[in-house]
Amino acid sequence: MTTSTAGTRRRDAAATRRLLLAAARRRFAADGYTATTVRDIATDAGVNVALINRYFTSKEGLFEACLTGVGDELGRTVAQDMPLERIPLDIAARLAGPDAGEYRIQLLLLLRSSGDERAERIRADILRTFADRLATATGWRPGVAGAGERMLRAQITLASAMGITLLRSSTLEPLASAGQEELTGPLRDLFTALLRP
Amino acid sequence: MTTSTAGTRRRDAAATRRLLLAAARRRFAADGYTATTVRDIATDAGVNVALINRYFTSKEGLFEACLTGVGDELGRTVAQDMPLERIPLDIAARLAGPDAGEYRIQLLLLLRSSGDERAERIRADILRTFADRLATATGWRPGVAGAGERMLRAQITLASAMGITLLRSSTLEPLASAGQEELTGPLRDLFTALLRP
Amino acid sequence: MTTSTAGTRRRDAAATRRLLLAAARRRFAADGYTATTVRDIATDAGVNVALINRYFTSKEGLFEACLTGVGDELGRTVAQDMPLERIPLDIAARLAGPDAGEYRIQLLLLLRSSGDERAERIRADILRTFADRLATATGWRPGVAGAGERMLRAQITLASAMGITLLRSSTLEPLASAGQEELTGPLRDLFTALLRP
Amino acid sequence: MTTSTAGTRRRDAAATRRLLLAAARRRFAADGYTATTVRDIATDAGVNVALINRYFTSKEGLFEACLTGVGDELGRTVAQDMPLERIPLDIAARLAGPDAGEYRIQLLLLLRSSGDERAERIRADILRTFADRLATATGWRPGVAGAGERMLRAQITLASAMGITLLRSSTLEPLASAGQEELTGPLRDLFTALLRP
DNA sequence: TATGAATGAGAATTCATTCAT
DNA sequence: GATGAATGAATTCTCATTCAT
Repeated sequence: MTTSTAGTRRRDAAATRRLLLAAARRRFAADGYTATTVRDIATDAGVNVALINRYFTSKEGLFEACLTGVGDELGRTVAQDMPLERIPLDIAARLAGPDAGEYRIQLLLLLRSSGDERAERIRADILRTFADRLATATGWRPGVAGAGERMLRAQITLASAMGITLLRSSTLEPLASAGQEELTGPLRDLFTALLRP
Repeated sequence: MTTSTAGTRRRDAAATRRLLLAAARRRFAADGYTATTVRDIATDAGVNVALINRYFTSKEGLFEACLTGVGDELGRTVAQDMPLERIPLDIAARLAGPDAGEYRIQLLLLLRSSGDERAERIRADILRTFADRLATATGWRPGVAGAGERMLRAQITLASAMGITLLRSSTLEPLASAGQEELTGPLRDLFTALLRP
Repeated sequence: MTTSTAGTRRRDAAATRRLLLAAARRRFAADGYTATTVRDIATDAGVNVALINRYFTSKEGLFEACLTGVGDELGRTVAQDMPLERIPLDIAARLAGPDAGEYRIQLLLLLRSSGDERAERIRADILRTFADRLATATGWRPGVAGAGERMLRAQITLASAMGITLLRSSTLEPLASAGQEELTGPLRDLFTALLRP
Repeated sequence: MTTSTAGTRRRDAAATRRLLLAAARRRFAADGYTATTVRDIATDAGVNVALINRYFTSKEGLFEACLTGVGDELGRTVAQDMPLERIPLDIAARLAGPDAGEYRIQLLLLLRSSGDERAERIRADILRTFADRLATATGWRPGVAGAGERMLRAQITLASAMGITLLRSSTLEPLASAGQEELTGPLRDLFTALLRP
């Protein structure tokens, strides 16, 4: 109101949307869909609750938007056509590297359920895409010999990464506070054993 | 059979408690703490809602009882002093064998949070005990050389098992419907790579 | 069960009734009708809850029985045809004397309401009878000159006694712990001023 | 008038709070804390139940607010430094004068208990303040000769006023419908006898 | 666009009462 | 006569959502 910037921001629909999405992702990832209240999210975002319904129609709409966002970002960042031997390192970096907080939120979000049909479908799509990428890196193609097991192994890899993320946020020590250096060795063993062609 | 059994069960406090516990475990494991209503549980158990408070004081009390139950059962069934080379097979059997449904519920329950202090402590204790057992099988002793990494690897093993359980219940195919035969190979690779001494 | 007396008592309907009545009077007087639970009463009496319904039909029935009991006892003990000058002393003794606890319960009970028609009528009857006795002691007769004010003064006297009882149980000091000696002077002044013919 | 007033009132938080407080005072005073349901209060106030929790956090919070309100109003209206000889008249006016309804509610509220620690403290404070005022009017000062009895007499005066209020709302006739003229005589006798220096 | 007041559905819990033994 | 298991009706409170400004 006083400064023009504040006044502008205050009425910037896109910015408000962004604030809400960021707060929602954090909350949904940390506490789960049902345990999160729209008031929590609005407070975190410093925004009026009613705007959630205005911009996302409903709590479910907001959750779907969060999932879609995760899909987009993973789609951009998760290495497509990454050489197989770099994958273990890449996963270790995602789980314990400098941006781990952001990735953790994304993976956790993929484990949260709202019960809503549409959201479940989005989530399943993302997981499938994710697994396909990993499988592709190991030489998987639809119909190729051993395609079934290759896909299975890619999914188990994904599952392991998610389980690790989950237990790391359960404060199980020493796993929870292990740094990138400590994690890399075991993870390389793990992913190499699963994904070697 | 119907009449007399029904009549007998009808006033058997211990049986009612058991029914409630079983229903609660299923619901909490499947839907999470907050999304589960005590009415759901009571209906599943075929029992009046008020009995939940009578026998378990509160929804939280019921949840704690579920966790404690899981701790007891895992304490009895998870092989202590199992030879290292049998562990992958044992885990594969638990994840995909004939009793997999029951184990799945137990593992999922360990990933559900109620926000309650006490429940969190119980859960953490169970996870820790579980990891200790695995670590011990790999030769871990407190203070032994490489103890830190051995424990870390045991926890990563546990985390992988949980992640796999989680994605299996997310109907991610082919992982979700993979049978014991298909899982054993990849799991042996995975757990061997993580736990070999 | 072991001794015959215990065995007898345990199955003595009259004794059970008495125990329940005594416990109920204390609870209703102290906490009021609604705030008292039948379980509180049964526990205090050392008796199974279901017996309240068996012997008194309902919680309301029990309350009515308490009131009726108070009516009977006051009917017996509140001096009829007591010389006027003894009344202040008598009231002081009731409020602060050795049996004050019992009288306190009776007066408080007369101030508790259950909302039940019938109970209200009983209560009103007792109050009226009580006031009539006091009025009679001051020379009141129906139709006598100044009958209206005499009755009014008797009722104010009763009201004062009740108010004092009430504030004494609100732990308002020094009133709450004042003994008979300290109370007698002020009470004599009070009741003399109100009741002198 | 109807539309515009209703429209205005409809979104006025302060007015809603006031409506709720007024309804709550009436209900709590008449029926007691436990017997009053928040739904009763909301209905009386013509307001949605959830607003009770919004504005007063809980039923107990609303009760405390009622008590605090009574404390404030009595603090303003109960004559401090009122000449002793005017007090009986003043009390008679409060008990039976034109605003008697409002005073009756305030006094009754001071006799209702919620069991809540904090509310009890508020109530005790108000009673004590009230008694102190009366005592002061009779020349009481802390430590003055006869201070103990003076305070005791002030509290007995207060108790009498409350008892009278209570029996007046119990429809004990003629006390319940006695007007100011009829009450003044007896009350002057009563309070003069208790408070004369 | 943003705000905060208001709403209604639903959740957990308590409680008097009934029933079977 | 006594017990404790079971029931259904309430009660308080929370929460997503809508409305008026």
